Amino acid sequence: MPELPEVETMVRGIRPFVEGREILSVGRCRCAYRPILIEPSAAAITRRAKRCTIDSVRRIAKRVVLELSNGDAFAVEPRMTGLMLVTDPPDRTHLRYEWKLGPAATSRRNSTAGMSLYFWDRRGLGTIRLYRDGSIHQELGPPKLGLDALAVTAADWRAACDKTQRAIKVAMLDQKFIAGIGNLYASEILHLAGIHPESPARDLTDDAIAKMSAATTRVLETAIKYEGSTLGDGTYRNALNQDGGYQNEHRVYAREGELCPTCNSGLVERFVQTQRSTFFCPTCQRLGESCRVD
DNA sequence: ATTAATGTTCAGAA
DNA sequence: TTTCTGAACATTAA
Repeated sequence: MPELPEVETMVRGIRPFVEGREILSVGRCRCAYRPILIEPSAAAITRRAKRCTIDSVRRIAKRVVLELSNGDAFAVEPRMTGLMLVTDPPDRTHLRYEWKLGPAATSRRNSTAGMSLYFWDRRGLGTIRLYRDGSIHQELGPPKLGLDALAVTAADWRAACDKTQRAIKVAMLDQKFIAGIGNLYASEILHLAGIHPESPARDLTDDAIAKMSAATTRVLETAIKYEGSTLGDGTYRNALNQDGGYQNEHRVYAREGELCPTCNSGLVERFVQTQRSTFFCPTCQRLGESCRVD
């Protein structure tokens, strides 16, 4: 399920293929299922995007952004099962959207031939939006979205935590709190930082926050290096439809009952917080230990 | 053959 | 105001 590392992997994967190419046409695909949410209308998007060049590909939180030469920008939100692919998709029935691109202007990969960029989404919860004329920066920036998890300092974490008394794991999933962390990486980060997921955010000590800040950077950057997590039942894959490798490095996520790799004594436990699975080690992550008492 | 579980975001309720 | 719940969806495991 695409969180920050998976989306970053998508961005890095498609970038060398699509940057600098002209958009010949765009549109939804013939698909066996209900169309995904596309705004504004598919026709309006086609009208504006056709014959633009894709100037750059970047990531905003959990969205893949294609910046166009006319100032507009596509924002693709994969949600649960969406993939951005530069190879043939796994099937046509879940193929939702296609960008047909012309030959590359420079001596990049596949420079002489045209190609397609695809959005493939099994469950169909993903969205595609076209933001006009630079408006993406207002729509997908503070205060509508928190600071990016790879750009925050310990001081930013402190400021965010001081604003809420929610459990830290719950707050981390709020994209207005810090942007980019999802259910899987929240458990991994808190385990590496030695913080109990139910610790009230506001009560965390400065020391705990420093650890959490460092753990966030380490977990997310390592996950990017491994090209994200492909779970057993998940469908996440990179731009070439290949599996990621970080699932083999998970310390607690989906490892209920296994021996904790940090302390080698606790057994990983699972419980539910606001309807989502949380995994943690009761020995390394003790409630109260990372909290201020006063 | 149903049913639960999966995780992201948003609208709406508490 | 802040926090939480249910719905959207397809697929698989139980």
